[in-house]
Amino acid sequence: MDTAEELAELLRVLSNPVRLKILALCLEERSSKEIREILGLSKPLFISHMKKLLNSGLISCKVKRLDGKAVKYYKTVNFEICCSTEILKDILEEIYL
Amino acid sequence: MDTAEELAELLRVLSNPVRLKILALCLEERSSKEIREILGLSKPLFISHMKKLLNSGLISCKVKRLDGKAVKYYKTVNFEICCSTEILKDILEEIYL
DNA sequence: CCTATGGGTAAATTTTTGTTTACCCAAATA
DNA sequence: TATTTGGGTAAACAAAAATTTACCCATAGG
Repeated sequence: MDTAEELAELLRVLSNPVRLKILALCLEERSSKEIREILGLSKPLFISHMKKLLNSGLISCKVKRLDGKAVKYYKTVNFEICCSTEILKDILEEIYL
Repeated sequence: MDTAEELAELLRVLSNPVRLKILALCLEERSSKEIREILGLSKPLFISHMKKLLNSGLISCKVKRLDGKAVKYYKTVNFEICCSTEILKDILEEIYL
């Protein structure tokens, strides 16, 4: 059961082109470096977007050791988030609770 | 066919609790006054949110004359906007175009 | 030791949203 | 005429997001 606030927050995470592209790239597991290079993102910017995706559970992270270095790999979780007139009915009830 | 930018823009319109509530209230046709009173919105704020909803085509507007005054009525359009791993495949192609 | 790479953070800045305040116009009505 | 009601705008302000700059730590390799 979604409140308007919860649904809005999830949609907000998805409502950014950079994050959508990160999610698309991570349909297959990818390293930070790959993602950053393909999308041309600075390190702090990449991390900031990634935090939002991780917090919302849309992406998962795995650490692998390569040459003694801890390298992070990301993979988009299987999801389907819909906003429809059907779902608005729940929000309507919430207004009158 | 959605680009990341187009999809993000539509999701951005939906990613606000006030706008979700307006959409929910307008599952049945309602006047500006009703909406504003129920949600406690100032006139300019209401108009600003409504512009975004109208521009994105999520809501429709009809003008009725009452006592010589032009009163606006809104109704949420039937819609279903999904963001899923399936849709991300289109965005992935876009990245490599 | 120095430099490169991988993973960070904190703070400042810019840009975008959301919201309020102060106005305007037209029509009805007391 | 004055006031109310419906619809509206422009500009200021506040708050949140996106982005950059400047740093930090650890490890590997020249």
